[in-house]
Amino acid sequence: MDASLHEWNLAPKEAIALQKTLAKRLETADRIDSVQHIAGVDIGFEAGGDITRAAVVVLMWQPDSTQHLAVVEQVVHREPTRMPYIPGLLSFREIPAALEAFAKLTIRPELVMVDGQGIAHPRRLGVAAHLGLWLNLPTVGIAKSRLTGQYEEVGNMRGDWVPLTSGKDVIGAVLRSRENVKPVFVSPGHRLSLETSLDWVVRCLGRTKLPEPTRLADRLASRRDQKRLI
DNA sequence: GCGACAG
DNA sequence: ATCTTGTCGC
Repeated sequence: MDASLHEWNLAPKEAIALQKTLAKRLETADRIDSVQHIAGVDIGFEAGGDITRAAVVVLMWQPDSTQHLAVVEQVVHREPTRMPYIPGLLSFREIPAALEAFAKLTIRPELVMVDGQGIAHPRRLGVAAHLGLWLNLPTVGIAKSRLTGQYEEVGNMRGDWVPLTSGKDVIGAVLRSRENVKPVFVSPGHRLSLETSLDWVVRCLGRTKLPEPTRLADRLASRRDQKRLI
């Protein structure tokens, strides 16, 4: 995509119209290269929300090792916050900073995991889907809570999941990533099917609720991590 | 008009 | 998201 054709500081009305247009460009089928590196993305805030902090962690996927994932690069980018949080328009607030962080990366991952929704969004363009279009990379969204969609109760065994639906459409999955813990909401972003999305999320699960790429990015983006470094 | 509402 | 200590439970 061409950055010059895209505005980030749009009024809600324009942003919503743009989402509807961009959603049509999403690829639903798998189009993913052999996975060597997986990136995790998350955004945090400082100074009462005035500063946006984008974190990207890249892990190497090593199927033959006991430790399937190993961190090989991590980047943090800070900048003044440009937009308030508006449900449904999260990507306009978070993606600009995320792109800056990606620009600092030396490795180009084959798969990207984002903290937030993929197509499980009112207009099918959650932050993971929107970022996927920008990066032209396969993306999957892992959210800690629901934005839209209906679902039945999910089993309590790790790996259990139920479809997240919107009318007749399946827009994601509610996945029990850890026993006795609230499930996560997995939805494909760009260039990924739901099945493949779930496969990778489950494969990247450690002992915690969030898959490693997102968990580590979360930690890096958090205010707490910043204190940790001092 | 009344709720719901990723981070 | 963030402000924040201890505390209940697997």
